[in-house]
Amino acid sequence: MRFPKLFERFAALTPLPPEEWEKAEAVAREQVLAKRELFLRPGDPADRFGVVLQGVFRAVRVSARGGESIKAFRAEGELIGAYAEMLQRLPSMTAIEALEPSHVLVFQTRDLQALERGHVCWERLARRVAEYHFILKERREQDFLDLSAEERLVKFWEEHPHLKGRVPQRDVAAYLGITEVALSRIMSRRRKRTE
Amino acid sequence: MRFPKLFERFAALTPLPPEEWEKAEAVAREQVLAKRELFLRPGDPADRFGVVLQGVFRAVRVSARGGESIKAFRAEGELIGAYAEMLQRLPSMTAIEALEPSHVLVFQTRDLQALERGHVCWERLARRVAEYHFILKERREQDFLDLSAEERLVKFWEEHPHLKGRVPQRDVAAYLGITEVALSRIMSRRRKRTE
DNA sequence: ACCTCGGCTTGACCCAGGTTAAGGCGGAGG
DNA sequence: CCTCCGCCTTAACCTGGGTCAAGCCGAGGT
Repeated sequence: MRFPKLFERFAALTPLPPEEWEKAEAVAREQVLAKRELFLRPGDPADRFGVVLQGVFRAVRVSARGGESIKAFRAEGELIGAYAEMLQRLPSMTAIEALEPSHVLVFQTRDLQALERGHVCWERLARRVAEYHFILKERREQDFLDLSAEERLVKFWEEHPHLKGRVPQRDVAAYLGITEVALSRIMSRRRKRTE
Repeated sequence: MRFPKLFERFAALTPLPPEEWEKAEAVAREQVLAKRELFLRPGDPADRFGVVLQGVFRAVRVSARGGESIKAFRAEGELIGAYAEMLQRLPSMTAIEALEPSHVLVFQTRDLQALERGHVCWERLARRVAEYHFILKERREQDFLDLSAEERLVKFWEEHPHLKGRVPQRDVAAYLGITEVALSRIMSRRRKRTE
């Protein structure tokens, strides 16, 4: 077993026999990415995903009229991929970009589907993963409905302290749904208020 | 089989043996709700969910400082319940309220878990359901990131034409993340623009 | 040491939406 | 028939964030 930590992480979600995990490791390959390199680009088929071994990624959606918005940041131990598009068998509408020199353990969807046929644990794990990501999205929905931009900012740093210093401000703004200008103003406002 | 239409609906997501469906029907019970009646109230254990047979519901979250926001509307054939809380085994933070005289087919989570132990189809169905709801939430996230309130409104009616005349304006506003005053203004603005 | 460039800040101006408060309007009940 | 109530609209005023444009600052490259 090359990645016991990852095994632990997933086995915490649902019982996962070590020998099944080894089969998954066997079909995975490692990929190294430079800063700014794309793990996935818009238009690519969404037939692969990865687990971040080292580094930070941003999932960017380029909207029709060119606005960039950020769906998520993903750091060590987290999954990257165009999940929604994969489920719908659509080409990716998302770019997934390394914000640091990173490496990733890459799986082909096809290979995982083969494993699913061999053992139910994969079905269960896929369910848990879907449920987990649902909960994340629902929290985010709640944030947009109830919270001001400033409150979203505070909450963001409370929930993602490990991203401090690793993601540029403008990307945080694009994640919060505001411009970098507005974010800068919010920050200076708070600075004044507390000094 | 009492509810062949529902069976069709779920069987479309994943192969579902009719005899398994009959087992589910056997543990379900029907519930009738008056207009304004709550299927679930905040603080209730999230140990049950339902399928709407007739009527429309709104899932309301009352935030810390008393603001009501609406997570979703649910009409015939759709699921109601505090899904996120159920997954996390938390008490419901959501109220689910009938907007019309409605009836619902109610399941206890516990009973469904028992069925899961009997046949993998339920695991698979649960996965599909989780994935489907994930996609819904991700679309909504995208809407908040890319679209103005007015664009969200237009998209809302495109995607939910069957709710026309069945949900009060103020609730649509609370779903879009704006006040009913703002919604009214947006509508009169468009009226002027196109006349 | 200098220049450049990317990323952050600041200012001026505008507009969408929030807030508060005052109507309007239609349906249910006296 | 009138009244009351729920729901929607309108108006006046305020504020947060968008947009555009001009700096600023620090890290690399030459």
